[in-house]
Amino acid sequence: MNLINNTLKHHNLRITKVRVEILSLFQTHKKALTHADLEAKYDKKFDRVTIYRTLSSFLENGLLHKIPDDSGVAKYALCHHEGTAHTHDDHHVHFKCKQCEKIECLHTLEIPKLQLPKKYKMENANLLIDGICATCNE
Amino acid sequence: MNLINNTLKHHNLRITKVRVEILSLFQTHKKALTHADLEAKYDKKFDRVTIYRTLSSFLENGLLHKIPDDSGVAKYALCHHEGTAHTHDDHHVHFKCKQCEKIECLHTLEIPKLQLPKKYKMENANLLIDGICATCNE
DNA sequence: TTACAATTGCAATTATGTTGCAAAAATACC
DNA sequence: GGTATTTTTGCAACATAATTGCAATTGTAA
Repeated sequence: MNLINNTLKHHNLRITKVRVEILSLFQTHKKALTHADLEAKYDKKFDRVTIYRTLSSFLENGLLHKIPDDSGVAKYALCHHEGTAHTHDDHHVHFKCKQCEKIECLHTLEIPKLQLPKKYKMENANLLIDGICATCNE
Repeated sequence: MNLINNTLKHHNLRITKVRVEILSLFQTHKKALTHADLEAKYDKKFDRVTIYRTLSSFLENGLLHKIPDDSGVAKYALCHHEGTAHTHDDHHVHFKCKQCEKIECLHTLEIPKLQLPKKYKMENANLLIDGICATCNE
């Protein structure tokens, strides 16, 4: 049993062609992807709706996370702490390059602890940083 | 000359009915609003497209800022530093309540400085915190 | 290998946001 | 004030993103 299939199983997902292909793509590609990216790649091969549903199932079962972003288009990236469904908390730092437009997760960075105002209870934190990425800053 | 009109003028915006009403609403309401919120409120009174354009003009001229959020729907909130068009930088902390779904700006909090990996250049930072807000946490 | 449950593809629908253009409104100028 | 100029509005059409229902297919447990 290979790694991809194993990962799917461990996240309570049945092993199907779309899922294997899309998960593999995320694992090699590393950067955040949109539904449109996937549709462009798998046009003819899989239905648009199937791709939407694949993304949703990955989201629900903790394989992917959604990156907040003001563009209006949902972007997804692999979760790197291997939690099972919904159990992981999302203390993510994401970086969006203004030049190449790519979004990536900065796993090495931690969001510093913050003192919230009274009675506020924090569950998740998402930090989105804009600027120029290392590749574009050569 | 009242305050609303003054604010519009200072941001190079002509004084029109939609703008006065929408700006007033933001000023009293305090929380972030979506286009759908405004459309629900001003249905029949103003055209959908006019509302979109009002939001855009406020955004361009520095009256509102867009809050990144994984819902896929654009949310807007008042800018509180009275910069003119585009001059303000968005180092915001936003809080999204999981219960009442409202988003607000936490003006008292600063985004802590972060050391980015080599060659990365930061321009803006947006921190979105999820959890339970003070009102819902009674 | 069969039986059941989950997933897929297709068509249709909804939600969100944009564009072009003529009519109306706001401001500038006298 | 009145009039010229510019901006804004409303409407219709379009574009894009995402969801739903349902029958056919596929995956998996027994």
